[in-house]
Amino acid sequence: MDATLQSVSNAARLLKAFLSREETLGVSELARRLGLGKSAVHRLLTTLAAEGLVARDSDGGYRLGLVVFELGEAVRAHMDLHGAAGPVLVELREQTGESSQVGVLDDDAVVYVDRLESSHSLRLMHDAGRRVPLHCTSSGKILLAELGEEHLERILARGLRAHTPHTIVEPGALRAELAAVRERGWADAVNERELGVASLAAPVRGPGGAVVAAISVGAPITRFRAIPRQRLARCVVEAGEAVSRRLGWVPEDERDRSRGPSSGAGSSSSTVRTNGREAAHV
Amino acid sequence: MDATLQSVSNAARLLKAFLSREETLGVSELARRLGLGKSAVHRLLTTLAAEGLVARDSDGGYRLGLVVFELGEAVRAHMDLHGAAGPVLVELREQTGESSQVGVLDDDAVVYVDRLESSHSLRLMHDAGRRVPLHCTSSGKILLAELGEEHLERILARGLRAHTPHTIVEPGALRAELAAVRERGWADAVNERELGVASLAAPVRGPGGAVVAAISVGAPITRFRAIPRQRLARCVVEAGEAVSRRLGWVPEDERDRSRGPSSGAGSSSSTVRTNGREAAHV
DNA sequence: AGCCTCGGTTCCGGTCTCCGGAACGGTTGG
DNA sequence: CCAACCGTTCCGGAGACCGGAACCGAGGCT
Repeated sequence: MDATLQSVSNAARLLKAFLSREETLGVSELARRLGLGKSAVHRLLTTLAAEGLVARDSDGGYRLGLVVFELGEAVRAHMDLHGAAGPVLVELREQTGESSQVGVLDDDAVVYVDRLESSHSLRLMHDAGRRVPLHCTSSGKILLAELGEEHLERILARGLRAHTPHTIVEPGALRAELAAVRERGWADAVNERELGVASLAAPVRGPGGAVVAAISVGAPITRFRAIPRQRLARCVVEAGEAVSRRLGWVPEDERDRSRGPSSGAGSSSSTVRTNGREAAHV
Repeated sequence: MDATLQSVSNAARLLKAFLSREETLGVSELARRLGLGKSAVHRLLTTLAAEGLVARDSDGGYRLGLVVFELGEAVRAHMDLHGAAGPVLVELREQTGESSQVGVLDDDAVVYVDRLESSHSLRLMHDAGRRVPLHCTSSGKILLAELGEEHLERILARGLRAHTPHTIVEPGALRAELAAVRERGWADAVNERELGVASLAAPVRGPGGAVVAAISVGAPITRFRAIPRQRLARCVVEAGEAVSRRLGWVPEDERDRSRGPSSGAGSSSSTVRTNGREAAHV
């Protein structure tokens, strides 16, 4: 059942060690983190290097190789969501002046598939591809709110880590919060993942009406408080609906006649390509 | 010496099978392409799926997982080149109206790390992360021209595949072409990789003065011919110098006094982060 | 200078992993 | 209704793969 290849699993964990965004890692450091012998790590690295998945750095360390970049771009190429969200994110940042992003559910986290940095941002960093928890982010709450009971149960069973004193850690409290989120159609999170940052998110729906992603705006609390909550919520919700429409979703208003050609560059497929392990729920 | 882990190598080749840009692949199909048994492929897939590197599609096939996307973004985050080239690519496309891209050398190919589609383009496709041959593209010629003799020899030894009747396949002819490229500071390729498309490229230099990438403009031949060759070459060469400067390169004109702070957002590191297996040549 | 530490690389033996082949349901299409 | 193809599971034997230890080179501290 869990027939899993040990060395392949080790290789995958090795690659994921670079998700810490460290530029290079050495053999001993990796051996320590993976709990493997140096020789095993060395073999893994030489094998992966031969395939181009890692590359040696000039200083003797190892880094991710360009093939990994290629593979990442191959994933992006199949994400309808990415194409649909781009222009909407630009608009959303213009309206709010803050960072905006789109995230999908993957396993027990939300992964930002696209992101635009705030105009206030000191330095523009390519921050897409980040993975953040579900229970303490606005995007995560949106995705959790539409999850099936059994899946939610699984998440709760793993425990809710308290990232700050304001993180919701009580399963009951989280359920109540999710019910409220479902009710009002948007979610927020203030000080829950990191002190000083806040965000507000709304759902993105695929053609079938299922929630396939969340779109959100995040900012330092001081600037976040400066925007009237209702106005911000309307902006984000409308942005979510805009992305949904570009994905081929039709709102409940036109459920009668044959549909005219819809607006944007939406795909004609009936299932949304979100490419998530868990995003394909019905 | 070549101590390589078989199953890890198989896993890597499996992942790279998705570089064909097919959305999903099945067990049998992969087994056929990799020359492995179905059970072995199945085991590889379940292992990779457990790590999030692949995900099951709703129709039973497998696709790349979001972790791959995350890893790709982690690579991009460390590419100074990406940040430095962005604005220059925008400008270059404005000047020429055609697709422009930046590529680096990896093994025996050039990988486009960033790309802007022509404004004429019918559909905007995310085409970054593509890998193209060296000997029949303008970018490839730029990178080949600065290569050490022994590395060039290795490339030639693998043989030059004729993608079209116009592809340069004679080692001698290629050497002459590369000498001409070095001489005039830019390269072009017309009908050499694919009939009907042409491109022109110029070098991008790191702080040390070594060529670390190539910047190029490509277009259908009819539109390509409409632009005066000298004007196009100047545009591309100047774009290459602009990127180089943003990377911290200082042209030969100020080699005397202590340098004032340079223009853009260039890194202060003395070695360029191109993240290529072969790009770190001295 | 000399020693000591820490990094990457290599070698080796024993265990358990991992591959191929074959059989098993489910589904599609003829 | 059978045939073909898919994904999945099971099994046995060959050999791959892990850990430990030794080797080497580079800094750094006394």
